[in-house]
Amino acid sequence: MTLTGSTIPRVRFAPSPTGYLHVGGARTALFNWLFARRMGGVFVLRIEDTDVERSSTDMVTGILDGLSWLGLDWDEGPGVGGPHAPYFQSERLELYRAAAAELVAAGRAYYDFGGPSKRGDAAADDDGTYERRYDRDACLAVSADEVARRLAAGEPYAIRFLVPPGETVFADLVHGDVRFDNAHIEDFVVLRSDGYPTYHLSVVVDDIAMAMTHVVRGDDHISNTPKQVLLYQAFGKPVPHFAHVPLIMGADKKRLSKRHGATSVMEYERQGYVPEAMVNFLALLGWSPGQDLELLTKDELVAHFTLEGISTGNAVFNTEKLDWFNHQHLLKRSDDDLVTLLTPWFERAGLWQADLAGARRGWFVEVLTLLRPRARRLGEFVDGARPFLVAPDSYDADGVAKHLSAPGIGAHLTALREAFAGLEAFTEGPLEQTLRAVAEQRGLKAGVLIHATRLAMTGRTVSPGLFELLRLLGRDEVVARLARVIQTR
RNA sequence: GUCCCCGUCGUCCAGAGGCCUAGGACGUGGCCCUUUCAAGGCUAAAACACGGGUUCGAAUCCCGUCGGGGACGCCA
Repeated sequence: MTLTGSTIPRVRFAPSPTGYLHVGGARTALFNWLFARRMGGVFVLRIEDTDVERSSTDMVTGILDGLSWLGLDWDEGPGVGGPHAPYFQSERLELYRAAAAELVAAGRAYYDFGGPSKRGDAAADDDGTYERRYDRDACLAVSADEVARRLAAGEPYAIRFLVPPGETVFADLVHGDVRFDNAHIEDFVVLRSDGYPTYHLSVVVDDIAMAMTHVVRGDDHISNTPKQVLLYQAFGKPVPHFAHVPLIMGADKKRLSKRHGATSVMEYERQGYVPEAMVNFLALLGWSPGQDLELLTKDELVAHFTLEGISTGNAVFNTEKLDWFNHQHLLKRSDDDLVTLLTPWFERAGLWQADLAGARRGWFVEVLTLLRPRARRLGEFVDGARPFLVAPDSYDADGVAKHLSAPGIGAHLTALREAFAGLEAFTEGPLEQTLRAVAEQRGLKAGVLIHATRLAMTGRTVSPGLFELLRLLGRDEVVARLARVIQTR
């Protein structure tokens, strides 16, 4: 017995290309993807570009790039095609027009010649009465002949769905039963006067045509859902399962927006986050594997994912935690991966040298290894590696005051320089023994020389362990940097 | 304003009537390690919004209040 088409879960991510892929959309896409992968289902990507005014192909590209960066591959959709192509709604307009006509023919929708009214034309009154922007009675009073005449005359019209009386209920996989009194639902437009469908119509027509079994989307769509359920019923089609996931909020619990910092996922790439960290973090924002599991690979997320594990309340985006995830996942990257990942970062900083991937590769990897426990984002590797690649061009003022200003420090460092110059094995052990011996001979605490030397080597007061640093710098460079500081004392 | 959703540590989650003196993670404080900064180890503070029920027993069920969010477009 093999699975038939109808038993294979089919889900979709259906972004509108009116902006870049933001973290909220990315998480919705992720949940859909995880569900499809977990269930052996199909993940469809569909572009909802029926708002010609605001949609752009650049945005489509941006969204595709974002998904690709996160590693969320789609089984059907732009670039890969599929049995239900095309996957751009702007190329499926005839379908929606036919569907709208079907509704009218069935008496489930009617023509509205009233002309467009935009949001705000008629807001709700303070006393709670809601003034409709359209006149259902007037529209319905127009006779069939009259409608035909006006259509023939080329009068612009919109088509509105005739909301029946009663109650609309749907079982949400994360919220349970959600019910709406149809009296609170107005006769929404399904086909605009420009011939384009509205969201409600196109989404339902396509979800039916593309055989979606589950609709996983943001909470903000809950109040849209009864309208769509009504449409499924009017078309005589089965209603898919819905799962409305809570929204992601900023630190002030307000909806995430520009003023909370980065909202585009690609912006996180620019800030030095790796995709697997972003995926791990996003997955745990509003979902739980049901155990105290935190650090998960994409495969592990797939293995644990269930729609039932999605939480009901909104979640606040916490950058500190994202940083921690990034640090953890950076630790898990192989040396090869890390070098590949970092190469463009060093290039941009003007610090890249070809032999870092060749003759000095082993050395470079050692530098990166010292930096790993200290780096949360990729850029920190560049900053941390700088002193290993170029001599300091300035010295931290506070550090100089603290570690290079004591009388006699020049002589102390000269003694150290000479000892280092004569060292046979320029490795951690001998390096440390030598420094401590010099300190003792001169009646100094080792820390005095250590701090002064760190400053001489890096220009900074913080760095990885001094002796590893010295070893990797090499005798010539160490002696030269020491000499340069001594000159100024 | 109307409708809908939600309400456990600062934040993200666990908890599906007794296992809870409420657990984990991030963050924060302290201690240890230590040449600085990290990392690591140990440790501490930190929450069931409030009020009524139901029940032998409620963080878990019901109602209300308050609070937060979302939707009310010829946007998606």
